[in-house]
Amino acid sequence: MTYTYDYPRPALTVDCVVFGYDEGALHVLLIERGAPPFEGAHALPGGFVDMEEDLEAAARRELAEETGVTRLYLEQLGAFGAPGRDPRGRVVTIAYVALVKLSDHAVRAATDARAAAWHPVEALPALAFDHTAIIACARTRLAEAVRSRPIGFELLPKKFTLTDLQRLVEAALGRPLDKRNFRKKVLSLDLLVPLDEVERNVPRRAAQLFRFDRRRYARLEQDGFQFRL
Amino acid sequence: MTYTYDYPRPALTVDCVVFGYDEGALHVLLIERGAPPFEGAHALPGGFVDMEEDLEAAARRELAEETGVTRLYLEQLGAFGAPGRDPRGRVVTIAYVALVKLSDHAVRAATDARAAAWHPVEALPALAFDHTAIIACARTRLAEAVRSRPIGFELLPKKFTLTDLQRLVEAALGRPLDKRNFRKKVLSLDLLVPLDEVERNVPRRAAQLFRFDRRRYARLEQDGFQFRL
DNA sequence: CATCAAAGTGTCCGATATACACTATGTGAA
DNA sequence: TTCACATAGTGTATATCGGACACTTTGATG
Repeated sequence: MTYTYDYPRPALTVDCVVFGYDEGALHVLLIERGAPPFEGAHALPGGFVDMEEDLEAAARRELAEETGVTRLYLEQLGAFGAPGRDPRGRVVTIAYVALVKLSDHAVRAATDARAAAWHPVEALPALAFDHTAIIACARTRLAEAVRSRPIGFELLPKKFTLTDLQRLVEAALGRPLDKRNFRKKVLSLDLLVPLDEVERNVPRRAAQLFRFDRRRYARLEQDGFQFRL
Repeated sequence: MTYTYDYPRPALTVDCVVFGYDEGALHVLLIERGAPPFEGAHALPGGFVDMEEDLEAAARRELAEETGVTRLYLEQLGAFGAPGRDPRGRVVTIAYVALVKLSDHAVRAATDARAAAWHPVEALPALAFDHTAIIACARTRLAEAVRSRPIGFELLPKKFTLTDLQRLVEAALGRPLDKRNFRKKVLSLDLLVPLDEVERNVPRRAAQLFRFDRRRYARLEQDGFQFRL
């Protein structure tokens, strides 16, 4: 079965830059390509958009197929469509960015991909297509996103400590923050609820646990409230 | 002649949200569609991307063809691709945003468009497709862009007054600014050069003329300098 | 009970943002 | 010539925010 059009059409793909955070280090989820072009090379997970499928849905589907990673917050980064970026011909890709807790997302290779694995963001291998440039673009976006949207809160476990949150923000920004200033700011947002509970099984003073107040955030957001860490 | 593929492909278009500024009012450049779907309705200028054509180049080409507007700074807004946004079938569009000085850009209708005209941004007609949503998105982007990039300086005439610049920024932000504070900030950037010249033929005290120091900005930008109005 | 490792906490200072009102000047009309 | 008008041009005081900075507390472990 083939599909015929009166005018030529570029192919349309989606690619996902999934940043995985764990223990203070930032990683990117990459696959090893199992088919030409760039067979064997590392690349961002992604693939062709189906007809009748929303762009973000396509990104989610490809990500699940190729890496097993699901249930994450995706944000559109933009379209990359320079002629020549794909040796197969004209291919325009819509890139998405996400940040997830690495340890929550066991990866497994699947369709079209030999392997899916996390790579430290500071030591990435050579990549297929223009994926290196897309990742560079995504890092800039991530730094902005993590300061102005509750991505961090959302992706931590339900109960977390302020240090957990700070580590995560630091990893996303790529620089350390002052503990006292961070706590001041984050608590002043009034979006965290202290629980009657502390960490367990830690060989040191146990830290207070908090949860994120989703409802309150939803209400504030409606009123045009903007936060900034 | 037809084009055949093994898998179906969405059509790919570009659309331009061109904000035109003049005398304190912000306008958007719209065309009247000359062909179905939405024949006769207002819409953003745009159209199909050619093979071998960069996305931004396609945006420029369509804009020139449909409205006669050329030579402007375009910035990618993002991809809009919900299934159903176009009654002809699956069409994904990449939207671009620009801000120009309205009076510098005489518009004329052409290809596929019955008419091209500026519409005040506060009183837009009903639009074809999802163009109303795209414009809403573009306004948010514009407000951000005008404060963090020298769009304003760039698009004013070579010689301009501080009041000209303030009017423009106010129009883009959609709110008035304090004159003294604005001047303080803008002059402290050290990017404007006062000329030995004042306005002419004005029925009031003539204002000092300035020019934008492009070179200095280029140098600062390279050092990672960021400004904010 | 000594050690360790991280939790938790407050102040000061400098920079930045905002609010705010009058005088100066050039044109054009009376 | 002078008066009215319209806009240019200017500075200060205050509140707010961000960033620098170091010690004490607590709980677990050996």
